[in-house]
Amino acid sequence: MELFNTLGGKVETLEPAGAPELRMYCCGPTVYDYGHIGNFRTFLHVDVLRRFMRQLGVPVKYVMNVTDVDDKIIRNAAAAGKPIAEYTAKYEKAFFEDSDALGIERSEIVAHATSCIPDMVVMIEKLASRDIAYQTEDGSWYFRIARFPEYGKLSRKDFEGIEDGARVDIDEYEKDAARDFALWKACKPGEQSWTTALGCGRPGWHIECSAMAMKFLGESIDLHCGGEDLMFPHHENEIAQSESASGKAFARHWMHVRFLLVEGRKMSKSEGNFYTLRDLLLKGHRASAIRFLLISVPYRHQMNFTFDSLTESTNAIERLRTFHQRMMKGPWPESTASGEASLTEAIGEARTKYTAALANDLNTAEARAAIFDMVRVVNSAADAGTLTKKNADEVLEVLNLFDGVFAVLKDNDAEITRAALAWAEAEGRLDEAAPELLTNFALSDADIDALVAERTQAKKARNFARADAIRNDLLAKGILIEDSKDGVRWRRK
RNA sequence: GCACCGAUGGCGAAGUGGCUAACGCGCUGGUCUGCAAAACCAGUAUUCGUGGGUUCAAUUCCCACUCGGUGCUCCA
Repeated sequence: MELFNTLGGKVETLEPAGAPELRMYCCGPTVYDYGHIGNFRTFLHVDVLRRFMRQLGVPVKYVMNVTDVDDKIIRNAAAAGKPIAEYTAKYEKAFFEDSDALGIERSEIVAHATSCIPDMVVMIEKLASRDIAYQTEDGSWYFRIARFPEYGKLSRKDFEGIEDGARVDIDEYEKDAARDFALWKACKPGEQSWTTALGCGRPGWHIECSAMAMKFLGESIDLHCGGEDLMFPHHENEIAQSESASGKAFARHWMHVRFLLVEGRKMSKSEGNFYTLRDLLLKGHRASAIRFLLISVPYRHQMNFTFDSLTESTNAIERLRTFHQRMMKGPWPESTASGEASLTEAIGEARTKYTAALANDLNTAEARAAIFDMVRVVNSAADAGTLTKKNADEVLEVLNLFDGVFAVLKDNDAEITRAALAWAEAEGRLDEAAPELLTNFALSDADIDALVAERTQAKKARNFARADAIRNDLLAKGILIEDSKDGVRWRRK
């Protein structure tokens, strides 16, 4: 597996060192609100990487943190009049529901900042004992960047032109140098705090990742991931703290996922193009299509999220699922006079291309293309009657491989959308749901089955007017009927 | 303002110093169907933001410009 390493700026082999499993850490969510699709693009690509590593036979131990105390949480919880634990519990639950909906596998360990405070304190004390951390008059602790000469090695920034004290935050006037960052924030009245050897206060943001990564994975880890924005200062600060404390390299490999645009513009609330997963589900988009779209553009490219491309993804997945069903259903002849060997070759080629593409810095676009090449060739052979049982089995193997990473073939979409509707109802936000979605889901599966059966009867009686009326009526409600030689099937659009 | 990244067909998007510029969606025509849908077949960029340069050869390398993005401050 070759993966671009931000540290050093080139593609390098990703592999475990000093342990049988790949030890990876990802900066997880700050649970102060619902996650937006940009957040999930990062976690989705990390999921793709993890799934693929396992496919290559590399066991993975993945730790993701949940930041459950920080400035925004304190502010929002106060505004909501709730204790922070109650406030964050709601959004953490939502985050994992959304992750599940998007097919993101849970990490082996979920580390909460508030349950690892003693580990952070120990680390800060260690830094303080060597005067790398210092306390200011208000009781806060800061990291002395002057003591870490390699500062900036990840983001390759030139700090020469940045003068100390040039942009001093009003809160931070006591720092020795402008770039020194907070390890521990002194307690303030009304804010959640912990009384520790460092005094009363709460952890700074950067220290939590260092402490938790090292606690669960050891002082040197194989891979550290996050969104591109975290590169500086967050990851730079993590390196400074961790390496100063341990004297060892912190993470060997750093992966950063680029931001996405929405309709060609930066996603922001003021642009009106800011979307959470739930917003999209309520608009009638499918979870699987969102997953597929967000991972179809390789992680190092800026991707443009558009509603047209979401429709594209929906249709593309439908084609893959139809194909998958077709392969499983058969029946396929045991053998044919010719063609079997060349199909075997084409299928094998798809498999090789798929694996090579992902192994090449996670080129999901090329991996996807290899699968569609196979779909076309195999569908064509199936129509011509030259696809054998052996070929179909080979195809299913490749599809399983593909789906082990892409995870879009199993259709849980209706269930997920139903859950989103239930959530919207509970939150009093059902008015945000698309009207078509409501009419669609107002019909139960049994209702639809009954109408479909009635249409089949009408067709038998050659009453096409009635049959078409039922079909059109269902179509208007977002339900599509398809006739085939083996009967009728329907699906929600 | 300074630094960095990107610009490929109707849309999304891969890729390469030189064979016919992947793949998906869409669209058009055909096969199938009572009609559709699904599936398949065929067609759909002499061309890779603009202008220059290097080279036998550039979409691919270099420079400038335009536009978009990111960092410099909390942010996936």
